[in-house]
Amino acid sequence: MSVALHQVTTAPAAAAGMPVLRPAATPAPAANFLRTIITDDHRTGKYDGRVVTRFPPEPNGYLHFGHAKSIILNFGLAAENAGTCHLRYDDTNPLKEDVEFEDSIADAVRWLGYDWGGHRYHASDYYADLYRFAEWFVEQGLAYVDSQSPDAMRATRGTLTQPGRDGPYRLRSGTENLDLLRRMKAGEFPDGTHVLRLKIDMASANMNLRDPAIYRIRHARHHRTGDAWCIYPLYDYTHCISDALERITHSICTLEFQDHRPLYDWVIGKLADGGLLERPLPQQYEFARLNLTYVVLSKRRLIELVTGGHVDGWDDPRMPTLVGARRRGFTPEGFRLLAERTGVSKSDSWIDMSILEDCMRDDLNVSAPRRIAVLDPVKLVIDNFPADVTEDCFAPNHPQQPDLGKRALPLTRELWIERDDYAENPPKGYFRLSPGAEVRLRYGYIIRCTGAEKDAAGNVTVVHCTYDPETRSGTPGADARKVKGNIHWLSVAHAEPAEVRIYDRLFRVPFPGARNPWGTRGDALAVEAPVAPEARLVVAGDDEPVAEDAERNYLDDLNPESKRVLRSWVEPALGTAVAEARFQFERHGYFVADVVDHVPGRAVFNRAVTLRDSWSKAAAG
RNA sequence: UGGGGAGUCGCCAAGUGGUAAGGCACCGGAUUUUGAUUCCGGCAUUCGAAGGUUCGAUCCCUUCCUCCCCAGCCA
Repeated sequence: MSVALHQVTTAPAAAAGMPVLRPAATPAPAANFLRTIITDDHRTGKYDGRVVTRFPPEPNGYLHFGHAKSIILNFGLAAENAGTCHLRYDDTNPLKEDVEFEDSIADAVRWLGYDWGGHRYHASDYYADLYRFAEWFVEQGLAYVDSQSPDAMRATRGTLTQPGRDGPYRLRSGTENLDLLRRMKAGEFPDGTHVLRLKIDMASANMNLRDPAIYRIRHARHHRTGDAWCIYPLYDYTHCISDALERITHSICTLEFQDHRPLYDWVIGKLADGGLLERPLPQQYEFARLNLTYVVLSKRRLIELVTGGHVDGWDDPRMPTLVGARRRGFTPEGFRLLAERTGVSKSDSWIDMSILEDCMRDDLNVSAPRRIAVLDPVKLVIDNFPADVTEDCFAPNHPQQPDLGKRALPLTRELWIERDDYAENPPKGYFRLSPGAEVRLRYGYIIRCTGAEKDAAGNVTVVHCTYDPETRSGTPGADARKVKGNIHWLSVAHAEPAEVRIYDRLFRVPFPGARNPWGTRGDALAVEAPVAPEARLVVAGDDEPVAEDAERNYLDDLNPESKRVLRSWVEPALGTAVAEARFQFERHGYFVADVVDHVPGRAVFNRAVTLRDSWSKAAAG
């Protein structure tokens, strides 16, 4: 009698190398301010019903969990409105960018389940237009070449409370400006000698309007345009024009750009007035970025974790990068669940890591086939079970989805069970194995523990028991006797060895590096208060240098037990699992066959997340 | 002390003049051969504070408090 072990793999899923059972329940879209805006725009006909968004990363690093929110927002909003979302690389700084990053960004977007449908662009695609418009601004008397040093510019810019002053070059003639700009472009000047500035208002209360620089000289090779240019446009000037050229309708970015919106509108407004850009113009909207406890998301620190050897690379399963998440066994659907659960608003908020973990559990619970693995093994001998008999027990691939079938689990006299499923002196409420106690071998018989052998050091080496032949699972009347305990097992003769990597949170505190890393309350495992004042430092923008003197060293908050490697036993069916296949190891959690190291003959699984565990929680409390 | 934002249950988050949605967490209880899942029930007389307008205010007005962002030739 044999049962197919891999009934779980469906055809389309097999193509993706991943057993997919059934899509996780996606919650109904909840109201949020962006959906409201789009609904209003549809009503007023502002964009003729079009919805065009864009995800605009700078190709200067790996995408992290925070980017997932932005990707899901932009692509999701477009999808639910039958619109399109462009993938646009904001590559205006040749010093920091590279194609290697472009590829990994595209992979991450695709992995999350989105398709830009041919709309893959680069800000550098618009260099010619951008420059043409720059000359136009000069001709209009709306831009000038400033030849002050950066320090001098800073001095005339004023402060948050004091207005800036007009610099000495602000009144340069139009012809001189045009001549200078052309010579900047022609490469006649070294880096830093001149800059093209918009002429707006040096006294504006909004710093962004104090004649922002829009072109700087950079004699650097660009990863796409090579040496064609030696002047490069800056973000504020480039982004809004790129949006307009692509006919973006809703340009969604994070909160710190709120102050830039007047500039965004100014630039494309002038251009549209001059007939160089088509209306209706795109509109910028800002949302609160994702802040997650127990991780760091700033690029500087992520780089430090990798280069400092604190993790095994950008795709280390503990890293909050999307490549890390994938290798960890997290799922795109889980991220989508997180986005929908936490919503989008304009208020700064902290999402506890447990929310993300719950989302992954919720998705994996429906999508992951069940399997048996004995992670920390100790031998169990059924003394009254014949040594020469192998009996098949049948385990469902998914208890809630019986149509997924069952597989055979060979039962023999000698088994592996979990070390912590036996206790010589069981704590109160323990209903596993202990001398004299009865327990069911999952999918098999009820056994009674008769004792255990120990080595000289007092460690249990073999647990002994007897089984009751009348209690075989699935036979009539076998379930008459109820036992509370239920443990999983593997036949010593049939189990296959596997390396199992147990991953936990990278940091042991909610706010790594904060003076009060636990938040405002000492007991705040669930982060009672929004933010400890010191923890705000963590929020600082992606590349924002944080105030070193105000923070503790976040590296001191690294969790020393974030990775443990176990030599375990897994059921035969797992030996042939394909890389990246995700499973629930019953009573343990969700695991994924490691995409890098898992090969035939050498099984390697990573733990994505544990099962919820009200027992150890209660026992600990 | 200038400008721009935000403050609704432990964490998120709707609602915006008609008497506080929802999710997560949590607490009960049921089912369960995963201490899982699932199910059922409970969970804000109150919306940062104080005044005011109104028959009626989370929503309008005033004042105040707290927090976030802004002084790159980064994005």
